Amino acid sequence: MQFSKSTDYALHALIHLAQAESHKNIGVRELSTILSVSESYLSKIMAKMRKDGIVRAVPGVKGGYELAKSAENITFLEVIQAIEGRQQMFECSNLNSKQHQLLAELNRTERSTKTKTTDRGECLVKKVMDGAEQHLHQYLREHTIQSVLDQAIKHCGHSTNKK
Amino acid sequence: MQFSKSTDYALHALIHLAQAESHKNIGVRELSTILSVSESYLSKIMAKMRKDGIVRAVPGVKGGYELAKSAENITFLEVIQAIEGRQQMFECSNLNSKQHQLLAELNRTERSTKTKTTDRGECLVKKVMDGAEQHLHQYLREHTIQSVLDQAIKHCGHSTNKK
DNA sequence: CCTATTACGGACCCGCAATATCCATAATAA
DNA sequence: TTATTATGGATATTGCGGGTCCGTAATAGG
Ligand code: SF4
Ligand code: SF4
Repeated sequence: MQFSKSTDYALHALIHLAQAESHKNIGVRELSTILSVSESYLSKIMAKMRKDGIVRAVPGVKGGYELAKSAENITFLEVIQAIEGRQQMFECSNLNSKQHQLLAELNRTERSTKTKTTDRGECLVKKVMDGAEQHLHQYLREHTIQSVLDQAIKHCGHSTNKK
Repeated sequence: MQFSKSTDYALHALIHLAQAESHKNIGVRELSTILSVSESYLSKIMAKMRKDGIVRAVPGVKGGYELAKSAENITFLEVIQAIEGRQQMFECSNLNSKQHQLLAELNRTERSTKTKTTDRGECLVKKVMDGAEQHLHQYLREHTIQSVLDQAIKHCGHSTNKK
């Protein structure tokens, strides 16, 4: 139950991209040195984000990466999902155990005639866990790269600014 | 970013213990058959929960497991933590990168004279992720084994009850 | 006391995914 | 044309989740 280091790198890379001037590509070289991580590895991470439309890449000399959209439109959730994938936190692993038969059955009785859409026979345990995931996602959706940048700037508020 | 299967098993085992009669020990044998999982493996899982005071075990003939406290006092959170451990979801992995120096520094400036307690120099990124974890924990704290049992009973409401 | 039953804990194995590196190729600016 | 840069595939390495086995201890019942 932990986020991978790749997610860590991804977030940091995005922050660095965000506080750079727009339309100025930043190479993996520069990113890797400032993050203390190898270029090769970081490439794979950036590739994932590119496929999910978070960053844009241009090859060739003077090429590099830039944000594919404004920083306030990049949520923590989509970054995490781009890196970690989109599988659910809780996957039922004993769908054919006696336990599941019982729990799923009595959950099906009440809505037997009403909802027949996507009735996969899930029990209350899964409901709770899925709820947890939804809450987490909601929180992560509300926080963007820009939001941490704002708070950082507000905190220092006077110097140490690039542009 | 997924819960382990062990957590799945643990929750199901607890539910089975909860709906059994009190002071009636249930052996790993019975639990393993109903959950479709090997005895050896389930033993390890039960052992973890025993160490965290969730279940109580008695060896010997007619021994087995029972809940160490009432079902409404067993939250999802403590079960998960008993199995998965208590490490944080987001562990800073580049505390000595240039990036960290910058972000942590300007976060320290404002409260430089005020708070000197446990100032580990954490940045906003970590703040957000820790916040996410807290939200998740809060949600999981509000759901107990009893709560899913209640809903299950309410749903069927007539038959299929053991005692 | 003896025995069957049960939990306990350590040692062990396996497979896979996270981590990380290297290289060959394509694309692009100058 | 050349130097630079991203891209993608192939390939180690490592740790950990998942799973089994077995010897030991404790207990109830005879
Ligand atoms: S639906 Fe419920 S009982 Fe069935 S496998 Fe999932 S958590 Fe377990
Ligand atoms: S404190 Fe912030 S900048 Fe430092 S390693 Fe953690 S997330 Fe990264």
